[in-house]
Amino acid sequence: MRYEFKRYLQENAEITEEQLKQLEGEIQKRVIEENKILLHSGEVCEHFYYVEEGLLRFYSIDEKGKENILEFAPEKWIVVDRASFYFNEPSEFYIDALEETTVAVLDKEFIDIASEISPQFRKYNERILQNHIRHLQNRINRLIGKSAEERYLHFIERYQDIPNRVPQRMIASYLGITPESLSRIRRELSHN
Amino acid sequence: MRYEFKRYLQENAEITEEQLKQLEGEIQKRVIEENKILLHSGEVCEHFYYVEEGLLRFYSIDEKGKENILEFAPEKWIVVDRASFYFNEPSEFYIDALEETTVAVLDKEFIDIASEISPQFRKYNERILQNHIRHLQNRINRLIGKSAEERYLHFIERYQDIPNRVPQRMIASYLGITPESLSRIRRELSHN
DNA sequence: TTCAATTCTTAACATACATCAATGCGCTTC
DNA sequence: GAAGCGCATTGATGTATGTTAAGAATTGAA
Repeated sequence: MRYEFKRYLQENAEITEEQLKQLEGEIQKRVIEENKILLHSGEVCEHFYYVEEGLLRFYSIDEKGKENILEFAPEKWIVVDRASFYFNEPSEFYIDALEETTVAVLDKEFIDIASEISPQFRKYNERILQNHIRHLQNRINRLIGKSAEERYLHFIERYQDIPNRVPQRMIASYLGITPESLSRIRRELSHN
Repeated sequence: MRYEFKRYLQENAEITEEQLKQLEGEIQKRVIEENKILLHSGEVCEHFYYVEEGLLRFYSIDEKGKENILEFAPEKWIVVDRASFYFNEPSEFYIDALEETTVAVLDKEFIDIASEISPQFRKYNERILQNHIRHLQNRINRLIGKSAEERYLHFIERYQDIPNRVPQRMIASYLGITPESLSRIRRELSHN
């Protein structure tokens, strides 16, 4: 099942066929091979990536070389380092593909034109921004208030398919713990 | 020193004197006494609070009664539970005053009218949204990637005045650790 | 199928952080 | 000035999580 970006736009941003025609040139479709890096730390993030099929990852790498995963982006998600994209600053993050992934690639031009010709798109764009904030806020709340085990249980509840698609060490990274700790947590949970 | 909201708007959102006149009726000024709660969990957050003087706090309370502080808002900051405000959902958070605080209170009406009459305000509003995301994103990155000590050092570096204005247990809460742990971290740092 | 590489698990041990309880300090309030 | 309160500190101890190292399981490529 492919989640076509154009259909997604029609459904979520109420973009008309006609408006789509005007925007068509601004939407690039790309197939990203597994492990390909789309954004390197230090570069300015110039694109939104809408995932039609596959799985992207948004993460940082610290001084010791440890990866810290901020977000997984499966089908129908949009990934972008908004800070870098909006403020034109070098990003401190990476984006790569955990599977072969089909994306729609959007640039500033697209956002500007779409906002111009469609007030609905503008609203849609604000909605996903607000939604993003809600998401980050809740994530912080869990990180400062919940144990690793609780965070893990929440994760598998919320992202049911992700655990089947990524190595467990990446889930550990998302949760902010080591792979060994996650392995122990899982064992203890299975004993009950 | 009082950071007047109107002057702030002129400087940051390029609002003109004339536009201010139109908006004046939508801006409420309030003095909040210390410990007063402005938003309770379960209520819909109907207001933005711009802090002219004083200090607000944005936090949750979990099942065990533990407070988890997501944000301190000193002078010139804006506090709002955007998720609740935008989506009209009951908030899961609280906002209260850690000092007697003078705020400008804004509601949806204000945001709508200001966006209508001033494209600059619209841009300004988007800019603070994007900035908020950058802020949350970096906070998550530190929570999953850094030790409590590193997070503490970052905190006092970034928010130099806050430590003098709030009890240490609240800084501990912001960092996601207990007051006792923070006390020990501070002792060890002072021994070097 | 075999081999190599990666990932997961486990164990032993180390460290970071939490919990509980006691103390003392600085405030307020009477 | 005494009593009470909230807060910070400290110590003893417990628990969660990290580290290191090894082996088992899984995967992928030849």
